[in-house]
Amino acid sequence: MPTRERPSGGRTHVPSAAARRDGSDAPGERAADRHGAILDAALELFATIGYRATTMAQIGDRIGIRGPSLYKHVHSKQEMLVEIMAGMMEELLRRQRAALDAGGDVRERLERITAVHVQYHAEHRYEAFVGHHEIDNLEEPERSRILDLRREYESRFRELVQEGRELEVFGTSSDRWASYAILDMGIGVSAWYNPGGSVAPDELAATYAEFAVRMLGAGEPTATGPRGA
Amino acid sequence: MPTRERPSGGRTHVPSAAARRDGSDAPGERAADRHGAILDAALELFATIGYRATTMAQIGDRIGIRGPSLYKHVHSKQEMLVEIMAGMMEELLRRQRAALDAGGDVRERLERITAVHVQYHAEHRYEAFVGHHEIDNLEEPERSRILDLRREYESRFRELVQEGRELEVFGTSSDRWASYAILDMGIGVSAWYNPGGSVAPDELAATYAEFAVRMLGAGEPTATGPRGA
DNA sequence: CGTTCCGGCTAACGAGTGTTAGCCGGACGG
DNA sequence: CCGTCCGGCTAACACTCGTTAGCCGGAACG
Repeated sequence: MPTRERPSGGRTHVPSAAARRDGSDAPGERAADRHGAILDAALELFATIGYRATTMAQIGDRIGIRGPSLYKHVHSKQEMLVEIMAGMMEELLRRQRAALDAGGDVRERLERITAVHVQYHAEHRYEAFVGHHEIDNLEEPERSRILDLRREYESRFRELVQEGRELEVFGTSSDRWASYAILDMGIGVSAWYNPGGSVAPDELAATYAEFAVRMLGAGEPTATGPRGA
Repeated sequence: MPTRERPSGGRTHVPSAAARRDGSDAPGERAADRHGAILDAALELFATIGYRATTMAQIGDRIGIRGPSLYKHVHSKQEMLVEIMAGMMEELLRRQRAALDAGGDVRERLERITAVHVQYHAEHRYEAFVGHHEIDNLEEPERSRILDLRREYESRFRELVQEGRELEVFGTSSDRWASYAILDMGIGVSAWYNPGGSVAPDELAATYAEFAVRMLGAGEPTATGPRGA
């Protein structure tokens, strides 16, 4: 049913906003955290209708103030995008690094970074969607910086696939294509995943991790018999 | 090297424009085909910088005329998008139908529609990229129509996966996820494929078709022995 | 040779939008 | 009770863009 289009429901938040949660929420929303609320609203709009299509007035509407009033809390629309995208890529890299640091054989590590990849794209589909679709709307110093982070993130997949192929754990014809295929199927999740549904992100992640290893020709849990087809 | 971002080089054309090629090209470009040339220019710009970011003046520049002059050949910017997206989805469905009509067992048919899917996304990556990223910029009667076509296209994958699972040719936990994974890894191709490289689209398509069947747990050419690994 | 019309061009309109300027009420510290 | 400053608001500026209006040269055709 959720045909591949822009994300359309649910709730997520930007890392920087989610970090500081004190407790007060109902009584008029103290004073702090306005910045975080604005980023949340912007994120949701950027994800559902796109950065260029989103107007400052719309962002303001979401938190009950007028467009120009936003400038009391943020410097510009562009800055919001930067904050969202940088936060997203940094969080993604952090999780990937943790998954790799946990050790294990090639196959385990690949399963783990694939699962992390997919789970993030399901749980934080707004950030993920924006992170992948709005890169060209970043102005130039930041655009290249984010692109570098992305390249780093992607290269971890390729290196791992390559390592597995050299060890003959994986039997694939091209490291690059295989790693792109794994990355892209995970990215796709952020476009159709429905948080209201009955599917838990970690369940989806486990399934996709199995897709990945099967795709690489390492279907069975035991790595003892490589005999690559 | 081609990090997942907007497509950035090469040449393709919209179906409607590619159809009528007479022969004359160098000598001043007769009179006809102006419409097709405009659509080509628009397509390239929509794909590389996005529909909203593209201005009529830029499209005009590509063919050496001013923005307002475009209106002697097209009705509106929106109409160009509609023409591009409708042409793309119809062509994709046409190819998919042909692949299915060619018959064969479930596994063969799945390999074939996957290969068609991937090959189109490599050969016509501009149309494909626009087709997947600019849906929300379509105005309403058309948006739903295109979305219906897409749902139809996607459901063919899911039905085939389901058929294979029921026949126990495929061993997958979820038809839906598996078909989405296959679709998404193909869609991703349109974002990074480089036509200037040494990789032929059909070669890529064959590799991805194998990824798909492996992912579904039907790794070997012979359907007799399922034994994974 | 005249007319018609195709396909350019410039000027201009009108709507939309990010951002700035400047005002003002009210909470809070002294 | 007074001043300060936070955080709203409206008005307005400065663009950008899609699109329309109207002009005009020149090719094609009778």
